[in-house]
Amino acid sequence: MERLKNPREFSFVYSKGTPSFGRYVVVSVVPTGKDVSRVGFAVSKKLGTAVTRNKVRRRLRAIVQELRNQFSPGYDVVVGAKRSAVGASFAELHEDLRCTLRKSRVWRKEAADLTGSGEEHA
RNA sequence: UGAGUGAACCAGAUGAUCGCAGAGGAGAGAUCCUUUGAGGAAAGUCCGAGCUCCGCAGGGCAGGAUGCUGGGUAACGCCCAGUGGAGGUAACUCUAAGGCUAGUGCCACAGAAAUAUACCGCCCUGGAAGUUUCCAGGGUAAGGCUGAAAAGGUGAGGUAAGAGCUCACCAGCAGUUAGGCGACUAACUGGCUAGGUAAACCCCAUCCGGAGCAAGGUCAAAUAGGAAAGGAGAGGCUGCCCGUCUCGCUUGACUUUCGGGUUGACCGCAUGAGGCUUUAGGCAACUAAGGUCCUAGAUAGAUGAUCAUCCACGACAGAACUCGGCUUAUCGGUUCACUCAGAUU
RNA sequence: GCCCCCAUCGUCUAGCGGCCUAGGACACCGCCCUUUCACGGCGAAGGCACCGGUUCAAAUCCGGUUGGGGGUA
Repeated sequence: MERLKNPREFSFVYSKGTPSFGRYVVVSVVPTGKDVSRVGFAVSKKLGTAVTRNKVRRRLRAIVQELRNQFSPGYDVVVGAKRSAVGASFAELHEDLRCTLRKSRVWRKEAADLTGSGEEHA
């Protein structure tokens, strides 16, 4: 999966994108019209020391790797962690990020129908 | 057995599945295989260096740092061994510990007085009043309610009153001798007194140029019209001044050439004052010689998720140019040496 | 990553080692004034980031932590 790398791309997503709020994460999405979607992670220094920040970011990366097929192409996404994400377990983070992504436009509807289980819980 | 002191070490382990980063290999390619992958503090950025650039940099002033002695080290504010002082029954721990006898400043309140003159007081002589007062001259520093601190302390002699004025003990100073490389220690002798503060200015001794890998260097792309090299002459120097050399920098008539800012990639960048071990020297820190090993290297920044078993039930915490230290955080565990108390033999 | 700076009532700030049990302004609270509110007057409460050291004495001087802020492509 492509990553957002430049600080200018981050500020572009923050200013133009539409945010969706979850319990532990904030997801900002902006359409780009390209062939692939790109994801960036934002973990603030307010969350704690380098160890906790690394842990949160790695868990978010692992979850996005699992949900890679659910992303429709042509979007730039920034996943930001809230301060409550420090105490959350991996399963809680997984569920919250999945629900927050479903509220945004990047979620691929037919893929969700393919798995079938996500719609039932919502 | 209990209580304690010091030093060294470990920092969950094993297996399976899906993923991440570097290196090597195979393949036309997609991709696959092998291997490696955070710490004792990686932290704080408090010191010291390597490395790079600033004109390789001489002298002085200013500024800063260190401060018992000897040694170790590339260097240090670090380490080791000792000295003095403080604490502890002890093992042992702590210690910015040069100089107020170079000079200056300060010592609030209180107190007669805060560094030393005076005042109250005590005593002697003379005079006046006339029975305890005053004045003048002189001798004193024992006493004066305070304060953190009051011209060494205690006791005895001595005196008109007193005083290191004299004596004994203690404290402190200077000198001599002996021991030690030295800090210093011990003994003897002497003169009798020197308040505290240098983490106040300062003096003395030693050391220090500045900036920092976002240092610095190489290449490519597109864009815009300037940029670079040589160069008579002039100017100027990284806190300040002076001197010297060279033309490194700025301006610059003129000549020649294509380069500069931004963005990106690469180098710097993982073999180093390296680790482990043996022998030798040294009380030790450490050093020398031999053998052996290669052990993270990213650039939005690599270690995550799930399951199983075991136990002590997992703390503090994540490399970003690299080392040597210091400081701070830390669930617990192991080993060694030593001290004290109790019991038994 | 690197290099710096700062910390005083709720806020903004003064403060020669001793006059400091830390001063001022705004805010908060109580009382007075007013028919009531505002304005005004009086009063009270509320602080030297933390831990050690030097000194007779520390907000101040010296170390170390903690928490903020800034610069740098």
